[in-house]
Amino acid sequence: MQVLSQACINGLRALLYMASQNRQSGYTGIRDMAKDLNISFHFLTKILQVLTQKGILLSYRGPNGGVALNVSPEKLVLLDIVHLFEGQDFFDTCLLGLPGCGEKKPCPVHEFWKHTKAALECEFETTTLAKLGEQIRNGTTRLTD
Amino acid sequence: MQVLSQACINGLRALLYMASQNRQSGYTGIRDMAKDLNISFHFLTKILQVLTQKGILLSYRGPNGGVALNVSPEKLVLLDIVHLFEGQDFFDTCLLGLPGCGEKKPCPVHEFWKHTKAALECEFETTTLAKLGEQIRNGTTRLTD
DNA sequence: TTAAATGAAGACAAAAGACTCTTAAAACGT
DNA sequence: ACGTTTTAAGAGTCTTTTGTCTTCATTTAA
Repeated sequence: MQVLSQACINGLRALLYMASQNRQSGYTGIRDMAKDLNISFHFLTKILQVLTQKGILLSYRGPNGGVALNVSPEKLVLLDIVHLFEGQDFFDTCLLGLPGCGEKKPCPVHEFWKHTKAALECEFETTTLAKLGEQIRNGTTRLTD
Repeated sequence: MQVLSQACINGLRALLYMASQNRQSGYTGIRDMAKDLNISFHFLTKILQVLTQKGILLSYRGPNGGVALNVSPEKLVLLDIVHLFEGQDFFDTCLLGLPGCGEKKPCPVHEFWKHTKAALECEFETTTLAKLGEQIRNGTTRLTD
């Protein structure tokens, strides 16, 4: 069950990586991050560019360059990132892919899928990167296998 | 948020279509079904062949041929179909795609994702095609837009 | 027996997603 | 000023999924 695209997953992992470091200043090198997260450097670069263009990250070229969070991890929730990579209508889908599915014309599984989506969206909306970053920092959870 | 593959969706819709008809005998023509469900005939044929090979459907060639349920819709649950098209490990995934994710080495979102998956799997496991077919028959829900 | 209707099977094509590579541009240190 | 390090950008490749098309096999009904 793959819910998120690889781009979104890698973007999330990169952001969590940075949030878990909570360095007060300086930039995180993409090369190092790619190595730590086991993501191809070029692929990660492309994904981070999206986040930079959207204003989530600041980037800096040249030696000691890299990317840095431009938004406080306390104010960044999973839903923001998911919306950014998957689109604003990410939670506005029918499990059976029917275009007209809704309260008026529900598909056979509309009712329970509605609740599943709502629960997931709520969780994504209330989970900050700071919180998950803290869990990584103290070793409760991890970003790599 | 596309959770199921198009093949699985179309397979489910076809089975629900047949379950909602609950004809006691005879075969449902694939051509008619494809037209009613707005699926290309050839594509639907290919998908139904999988169900036939797995023993879910019986098929019959020639005039008045088609496919028929080989399993009582009361005994067929959504989980069966999903497992068939998406694999047995459909609910055994990490939201961040980490290979080693589990209770021992949880990813940052493991805990709540675990519960989401469990709820979904339970729902899929307890929902029979007969139940959904009945809803379609009495007009509460529908298979097309 | 023959023609028409139907599913079976597989080759083929198109599209999307995932990933790689090359070149350019910027910034630092010397 | 120069060379090194680093991100930026986009073209290009590979794989998987999705969908189409053609040919064959089977069955019915006239």
